[in-house]
Amino acid sequence: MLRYHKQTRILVAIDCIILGFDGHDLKLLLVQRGLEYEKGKWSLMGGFVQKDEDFEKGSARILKELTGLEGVYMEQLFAFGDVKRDPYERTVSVAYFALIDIHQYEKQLNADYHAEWFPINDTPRLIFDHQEMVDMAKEKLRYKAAFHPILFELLPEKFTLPQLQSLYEGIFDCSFDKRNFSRKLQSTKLLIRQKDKERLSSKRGAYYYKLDKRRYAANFHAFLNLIPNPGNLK
Amino acid sequence: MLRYHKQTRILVAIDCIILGFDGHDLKLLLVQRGLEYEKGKWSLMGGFVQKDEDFEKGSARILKELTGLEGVYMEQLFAFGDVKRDPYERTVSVAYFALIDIHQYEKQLNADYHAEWFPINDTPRLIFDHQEMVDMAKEKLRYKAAFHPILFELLPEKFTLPQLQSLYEGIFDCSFDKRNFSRKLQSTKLLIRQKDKERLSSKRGAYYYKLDKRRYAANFHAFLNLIPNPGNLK
DNA sequence: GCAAAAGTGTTATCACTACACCCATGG
DNA sequence: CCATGGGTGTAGTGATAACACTTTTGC
Repeated sequence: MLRYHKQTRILVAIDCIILGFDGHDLKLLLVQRGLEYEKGKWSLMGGFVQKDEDFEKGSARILKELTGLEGVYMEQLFAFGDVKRDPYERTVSVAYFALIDIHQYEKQLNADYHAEWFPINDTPRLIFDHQEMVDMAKEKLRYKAAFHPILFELLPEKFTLPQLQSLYEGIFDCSFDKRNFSRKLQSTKLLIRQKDKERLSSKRGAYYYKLDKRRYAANFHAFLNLIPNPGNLK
Repeated sequence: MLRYHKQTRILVAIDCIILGFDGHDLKLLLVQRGLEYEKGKWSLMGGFVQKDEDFEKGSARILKELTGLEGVYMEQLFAFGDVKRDPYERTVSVAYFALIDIHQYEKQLNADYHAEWFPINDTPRLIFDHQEMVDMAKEKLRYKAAFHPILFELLPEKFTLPQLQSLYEGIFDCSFDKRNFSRKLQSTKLLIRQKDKERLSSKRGAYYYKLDKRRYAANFHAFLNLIPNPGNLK
């Protein structure tokens, strides 16, 4: 069914920037490439867009193939179209980023891929333009996280305020005043304090919180000033 | 040079959402389609990505073909990949939006295309998913304009504060207090008041302003709270 | 009892909003 | 001289940021 004549048809790939948070650092999930070219080198998890598959289906398939996870937060990042970005054959790539609860992942790893988590600021050399994709994802995540409560996607169901704060501090690479941070996050009304405490990382213990899922859904696109001095972003 | 075997190659198009401001309304430039299918129907200006062309080159080529303009602000909006979005043959489309000074355009229209400006909120029925693209562009423009001084791209070199304000009011579809607006915009230090005035739309005349290009370049990505109550955005 | 992390209140500053009057000019 | 749109200042309010001490408990 080639209806537009004399036009170039091009391979279309999807690459996934899969991010997780281990309680200390933001991590990136990479695989050792299995495709014929550049075999063994580190790359983002990716794949070609199939004949009957749109981008959402494709990105979900690719994520599931590697992690077994479904229903995860994913967002289109950018379409990369440089002519030589894949030196073997021209391929345009639509990059998606996914935010996952890293602990969920560990349970259902697909052993067919050699995959590994790397601290996002200390990754091995990546193939093609994948480093550019990662850099753009970091920037976009920062930008969004400054105004929207998106980082909860990286946390387990129950989490503590100190955990939440170190997540924000890791992403914005600076430290916040814990009183102001606590007040600001509580004022969103998105958090529900639990009765129990997390007692591994301190003697006194820190209260667990859960998301108020109703409010979270309603406020996902709302503007919340979540970090101090957002004017210093770029 | 087909190196990845058994993979589907797909047509890749670029569609341009070309926006201008005529002093009153935000306008969208549409063309009557010349391609074999859906001939005569209104659509965004678009074209296929060529063999040796990346997205930036392609979008610039398409914009220039229609308007004769170069060096215009363009930004990737989103990649659309629905399987059936083009019913004739599967085509993924990378949408770009361009902000142009509408008066420049009028001088160098390409008569080969039947092109016309429409108020962005009152467009004819568009082919394929082009309306979805337009809606997304409107939303993104609003979002960006609330924090970044992007709307100057739509204005001529010299403009007045009342003109600037009606641009913002058009885009955000509400009216602002002119004292607060003026103060806020002046506080960005991006404006340089000229000696002369625009005297067509009022007897007293309104001062012309120019952009301080140095500062503008430096602040293009900076955060400026340009509109009241940005929390009401989504 | 002490070290280590959690939790909590107050104050000063700044940014934002709401609001009303005078100015310049062409007719 | 008056109608039209342009330009400017102030005061009240709310949000933000800076800051230090007390609590808990495992060792």
